[in-house]
Amino acid sequence: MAHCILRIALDTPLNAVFDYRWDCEKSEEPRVGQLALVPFGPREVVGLIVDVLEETDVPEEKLKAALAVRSQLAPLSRQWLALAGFAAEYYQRPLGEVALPGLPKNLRVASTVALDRAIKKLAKLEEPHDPAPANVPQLNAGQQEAVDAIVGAQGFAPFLLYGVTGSGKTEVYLQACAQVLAREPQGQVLVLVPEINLTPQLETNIRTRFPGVMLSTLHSRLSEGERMLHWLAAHEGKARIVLGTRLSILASMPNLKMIVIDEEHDPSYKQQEGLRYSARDLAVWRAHQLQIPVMLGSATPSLESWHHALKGRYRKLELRERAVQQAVLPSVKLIDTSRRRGQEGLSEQLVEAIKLRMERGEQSLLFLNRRGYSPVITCESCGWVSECKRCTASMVLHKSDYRLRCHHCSLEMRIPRHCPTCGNIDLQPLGRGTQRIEESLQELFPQARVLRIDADSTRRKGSAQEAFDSVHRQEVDILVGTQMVAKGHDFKNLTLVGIMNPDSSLFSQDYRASERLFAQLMQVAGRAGRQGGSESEVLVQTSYPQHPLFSALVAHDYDYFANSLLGEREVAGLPPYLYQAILRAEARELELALEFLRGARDLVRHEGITINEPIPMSMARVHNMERAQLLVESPSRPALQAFLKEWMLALREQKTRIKWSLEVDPVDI
DNA sequence: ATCGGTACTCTC
DNA sequence: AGAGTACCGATG
Repeated sequence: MAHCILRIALDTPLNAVFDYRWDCEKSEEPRVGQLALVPFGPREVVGLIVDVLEETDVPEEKLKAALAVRSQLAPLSRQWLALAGFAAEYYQRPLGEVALPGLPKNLRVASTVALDRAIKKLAKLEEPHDPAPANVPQLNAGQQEAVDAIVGAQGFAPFLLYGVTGSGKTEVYLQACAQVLAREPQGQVLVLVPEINLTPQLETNIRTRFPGVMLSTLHSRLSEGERMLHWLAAHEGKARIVLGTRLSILASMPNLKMIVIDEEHDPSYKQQEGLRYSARDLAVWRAHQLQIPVMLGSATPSLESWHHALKGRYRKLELRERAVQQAVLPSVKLIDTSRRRGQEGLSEQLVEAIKLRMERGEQSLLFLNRRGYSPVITCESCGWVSECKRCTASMVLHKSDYRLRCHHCSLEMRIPRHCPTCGNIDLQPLGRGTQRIEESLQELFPQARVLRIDADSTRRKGSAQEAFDSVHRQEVDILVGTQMVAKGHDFKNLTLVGIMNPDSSLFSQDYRASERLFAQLMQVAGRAGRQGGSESEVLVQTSYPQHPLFSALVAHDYDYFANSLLGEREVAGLPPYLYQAILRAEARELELALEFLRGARDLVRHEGITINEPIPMSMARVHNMERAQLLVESPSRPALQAFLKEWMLALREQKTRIKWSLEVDPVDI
């Protein structure tokens, strides 16, 4: 046929595909899964061909011709299209918004210079050879059992690899990969990690253990050139191992044979803007689609995965022994701060413990999930507090640059000399952030080398790596940090972890807060005690030492903690026993947002679906926009999905100037 | 006139 | 979403 119609998905919120003419004489017939450059309104964009047809209902005068088809690139596979299609449907977004943003930027521009260059470069790239057998550690019984189970699995097989820090999960991943790759000469493996920058060790490990295999990494810090090359290597099947963050769950891998998700409980697997997908959930779906094994590893599995394991849907593989020689679990001690507060937030016991480490020439880590100097300043005579003008939040004091800063919008201001309401000169910082702890420690230990690692101290590119390196080189005695220090890095000479103030998460409105807190504390506790010999301890400062979360932490008993949380969730009717979605709306006036949500409530009938009252979000105002939300729940996932589909149709038809969005399986409510 | 904010329309 | 456009008021 001389002419055909290309049906194309574009990256636009419009829930539609667009048809274009194509002259088939001038080239091979385009194929589904290929990319095409098309005119769209006043601009030219690259879209994804989802169908090739003979005719269309679109009137002739509207129809435009596609400009080019990227025929130098093999089409994305049917299976990949099905994955994107599933994600689009499940999260209620147009296909183009799912399928296109994950592609390298240079694939989505009019020029093919970057693509052609990458293709050429990849073709010239020597396939690494000489698979010199690196020295492979002997597995213990638990690890061996896990590797055998995964490698011996037939078809779709989800595993929960459960083992504390130091139990040797990484070695299980590596050896399972090795066997799968050896068995499947063309096979590919996908390894997902929460944040690649914080865990450079895994990349190094893989490179040294698989010298004969091409590894592609995919994460946000790559340059556009690298991203194109790495994506292409995966797409062409040349990269046999792909190591990446959540976005790489959408990498094109034609011969995918196994998926590994390290730290599967980590919140960063959930995208928090745009398409709010869960890379972990999509990974399980992808494994099911391809009938391959998927391994979810964690010391503190998400309650969702834990629940699946209890129900027998996932097979739990537990690593009980510690694989690192002589490694012992650190002893966890609770310091009751309800009676004796200590000075500057540091209890006597903690100060003594740090002193001891200083004498022994060992390192200490203080963990505090709050950056800045103090979260608020206040006037003691009239009660004024430093609130952000644009958000329902306080302005955080950053003493280093002498400014107040809102962590939710970018608003900054100088610290007022006197109280803006009553003129009092005596403004006091209230509460403590990492900067203040750093300052106090320096005063207490004038001779100590104190280093702070948080988002503020590591803003410059590469500075986080530098900071971690200096800790490794023993140039730091006391490390103060936020959750950034909790992940990945093993500090060999670190024998004390102090946890400053975990209490705010104990009684939070968000029912997931305690699950997250436990995981975070386990993880940061794991930074100590990896080394044999020295006695390592974790000191937790809390006003609620009786809280069951801490008993479980002291006993290193996640089983007990997870089971009791699950019990509570079941009684209270919360996930994973219930499925949720949230409709959010924002407007200049809170009432407008609420009104929109009330209207949405009654838009379609909903049997078996509970729609709650619209309420202002816990942080009701950000950047001068008032925000509200509507929680939708159902015990049945299919029922919720069916409702959402119908609801979205109705909502999209409404023409409203209110900005709204839907999130399926929300993580913070 | 003209700049700038903003509401509205359209995208095969 | 992004880009063009149409409309309104303030403005030296």
